[in-house]
Amino acid sequence: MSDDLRSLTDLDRLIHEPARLLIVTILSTAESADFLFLQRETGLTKGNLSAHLSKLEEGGYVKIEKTFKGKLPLTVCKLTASGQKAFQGYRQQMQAFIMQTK
Amino acid sequence: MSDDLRSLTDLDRLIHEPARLLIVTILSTAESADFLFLQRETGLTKGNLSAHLSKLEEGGYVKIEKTFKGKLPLTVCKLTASGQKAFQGYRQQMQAFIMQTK
DNA sequence: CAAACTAGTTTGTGTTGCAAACCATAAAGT
DNA sequence: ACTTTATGGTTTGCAACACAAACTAGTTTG
Repeated sequence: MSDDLRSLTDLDRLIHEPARLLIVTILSTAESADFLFLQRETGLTKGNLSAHLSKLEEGGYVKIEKTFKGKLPLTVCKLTASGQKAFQGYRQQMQAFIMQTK
Repeated sequence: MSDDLRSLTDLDRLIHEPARLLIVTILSTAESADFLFLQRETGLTKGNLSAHLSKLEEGGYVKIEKTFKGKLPLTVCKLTASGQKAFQGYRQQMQAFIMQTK
C-alpha cells in the first residue's frame, strides 16, 4: 500500500478533531477572532469551545489574548505561525488522501 | 460561515478516526481482505485492528466472516454497501472542505 | 510433551469530547 | 438598594475511546 495512505495514521490529532478543524479553519481566514464570534460561527457550546481553544493554545497553534471590551471580558484568538503550518500540512495530507482514493 | 464548513462537526466519527479511515480505505479498493493482510497494510497492532474492526462491524460498515484456512483461523472482512456509502460521503465532505479552504 | 508460533480477543489505563454546572462581573427591573 | 437576568467565559463529571499489554485457543516444531 502507498505510504500516503498509511500516513493517515499519523494525522495531527490536534487538528483532526472536527471541532478544532473548524476553529482552525475559521482562524485561518480571519486573522483574529473573539470567543463569541467563534461560538456563533462554530455552533459549539461555550464549554466546548473553551476546552478546544485551550488545547490549541497548549499545542502552540493558537494565541489567546484576554482583554476587555469596555467592561466586559474579551478573548481574542489568532492562529500562530505554527498553527498555520499545521493547518496547511493537514490540508495537504487530506488532499493527498482524496486524490488517492476514488 | 458556509454550511459546508460547519458540517465538519458532523463528520462520521466511525470513519473519521484515522486507523479506521485507513482500514475502510483499503477495504474500499480490495473487495475483501483478511485480518493479517489488513494488519500488514495498516501497521496496526492486532489488538487495535481487532477493536476497530469490531466497531466497524457494529456500525454495519464491515462484514466479518470467520472461517479457517486449513486448520488456522481466518478472518475475512469486506465493506458493506452501507460502509461504501459512508466512505463516499466522508470523502465528499472532505473534498468539499479542501476545496473551500486554501 | 514442552516450547514456540499463529491468529486473533479481552483487559487495563490514560485521554478525550461533550454538556451541565458553575463563576465573576455587569446591566436591568422593581 | 437589591435582587434578577445577562454576559463571557471556565471547571467539573462522565461516558466513550484509542492504544498496548496480557491473555486465549489451537497448531506446529523440536
